[in-house]
Amino acid sequence: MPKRDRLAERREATRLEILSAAWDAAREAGLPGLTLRDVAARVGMQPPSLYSHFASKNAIYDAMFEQAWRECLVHVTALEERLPNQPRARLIAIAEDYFDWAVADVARHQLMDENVIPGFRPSEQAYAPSLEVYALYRRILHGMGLTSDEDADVCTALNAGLVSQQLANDPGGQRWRRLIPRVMSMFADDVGLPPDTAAAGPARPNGRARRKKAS
Amino acid sequence: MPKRDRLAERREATRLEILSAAWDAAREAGLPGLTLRDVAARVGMQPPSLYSHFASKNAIYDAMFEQAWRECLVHVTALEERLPNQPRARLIAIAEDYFDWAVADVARHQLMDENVIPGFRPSEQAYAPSLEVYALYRRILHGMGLTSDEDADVCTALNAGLVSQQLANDPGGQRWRRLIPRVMSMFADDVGLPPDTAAAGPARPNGRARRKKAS
DNA sequence: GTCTATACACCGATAGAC
DNA sequence: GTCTATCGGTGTATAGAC
Repeated sequence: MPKRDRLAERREATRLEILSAAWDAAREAGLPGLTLRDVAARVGMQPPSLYSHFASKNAIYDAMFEQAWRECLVHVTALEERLPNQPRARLIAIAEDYFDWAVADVARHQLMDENVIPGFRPSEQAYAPSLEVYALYRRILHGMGLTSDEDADVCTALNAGLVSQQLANDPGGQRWRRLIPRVMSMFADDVGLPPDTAAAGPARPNGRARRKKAS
Repeated sequence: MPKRDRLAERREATRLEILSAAWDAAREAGLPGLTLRDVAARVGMQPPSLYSHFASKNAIYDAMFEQAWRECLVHVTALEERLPNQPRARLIAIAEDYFDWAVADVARHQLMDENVIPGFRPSEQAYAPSLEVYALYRRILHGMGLTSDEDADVCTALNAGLVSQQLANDPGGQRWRRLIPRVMSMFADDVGLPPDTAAAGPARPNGRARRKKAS
C-alpha cells in the first residue's frame, strides 16, 4: 500500500477523532456551547492545531451535520427492514423510533433540525444525506399508498411537533411520546388507511413481519 | 407623587428601552448572537452600565422571555374576542394566527419554544405567563367540548410541528402553513367535532365531543 | 444610584517557527 | 502537522467619578 494512502488514512482517523470529541463536548456543554479549546483538549492538541483539519468551527459543525444525517439514514434504512406489515403499525413504529432517536441526543437533534448556531448553514455536501433520508421516508410512505408529498409533509410535521414539545416542555419525560399512537392513528384515518387486519393494536406489535406483498 | 415613584418610573423606562434594544439586536444577529456591547450601543450606554439594570445577560434573556409570553397572552386574549363561532373554523383560526405570530419573529420563537441559549432556564416569574397562555388555550378548547388535557397536548404539538418544519425547511415560505386547515380538520375529526354548520348562531358550543376510537 | 474606565478570562482565528 | 504567540471580540466584574 502506498505511503500516501497510509497518510490519508491517518489523517482521516484524526478527523474522525476530532469529530467524536466534538460530539462529546457538544453533548456536555450544549451544541452552541461547544468550544474549540474543549475539543482540542479532548484530543490532546493545542486549539490552533484543529485548523489543520478543519477550516473553521463552522466547518466542524458542518461535518457533524453530515455525520448526523448519514447516521440517521443508516438508522432509518435498518429500521425499514424490521417494520411491521400493517400500515398503521408501521406509521407508529416509524414515529416512535424517530422520536426515541431524536430525543436520545438533544445536541444532535438541535444540529439537524433547529437553527441553533447563528452563522451556520450546512454545505451542499452536508445537506445531501438529509435529502436522502427524506426521500427514503417518502418512499416508505409511498409503499403504504401515501403518494402525495403533502402527506409526507404532514407526517413529518406531526413527528417534529411531538419531539419539539417533548424536549421543550417535558425533557426526559414521556408526555408527548405517549401520544404517538393516537396521533398516528389520527393521521391514518385522515389519509384513509384501512384498519390493520391482524391483532396489531396501537401498542408495538411484536408479531413477525411477513414478507411484503408481491405486486 | 413622591420622588421615589418618578425615579422608579424612569428606571422602569430604561429597563424597557434596554429590552427593546435587545430585541432589535436579537432579531438582527440571531438570538444566541446577541451581545451586551451591541445592546449597550443601541441605548447609548457603555456595556457595564447594563449591569445597573440587569444582573447578567441571562437576566436579560429572562426578561425577554417573560415579555414574549406576556405579549403572546395579550395576543391570544385579543384573538379570542374575534374567533369564529364554529368549532372547526375556530381551530383553524387559532392555528393560523399562532403560526403567523410565531413565524413573524424567529428570535422570539426560539426564545419561547426552543433551547437555543446553553445556560438559560427561565425563572419562575418569567415562566408564569407561558402557563397562563397554556391555561387560556385549554380553556378555549374546553369551550369546544375538548376537555381532555391530552387533546390540548396533541393540538399544541400539531401547531408546534407545523411551525418547526416551516422554519427549518422553508423559512419565509408557505409550505407547511398551507397544511393548517387539513391538519386541524384531521384533529377535529379525531376528537369527534361535528361539521361546522353553514349559518352560525352565537357561540353555543354544546356539541359534546367524543373521541372516535380508531381500530 | 448611575455611569465611566479599566481589567480579567475566555472565545475563534491567524501568523510564523520548527 | 503541530506548536507558540498573539489578535480582536465577548461576558463579566470592580473601582471610582458625578
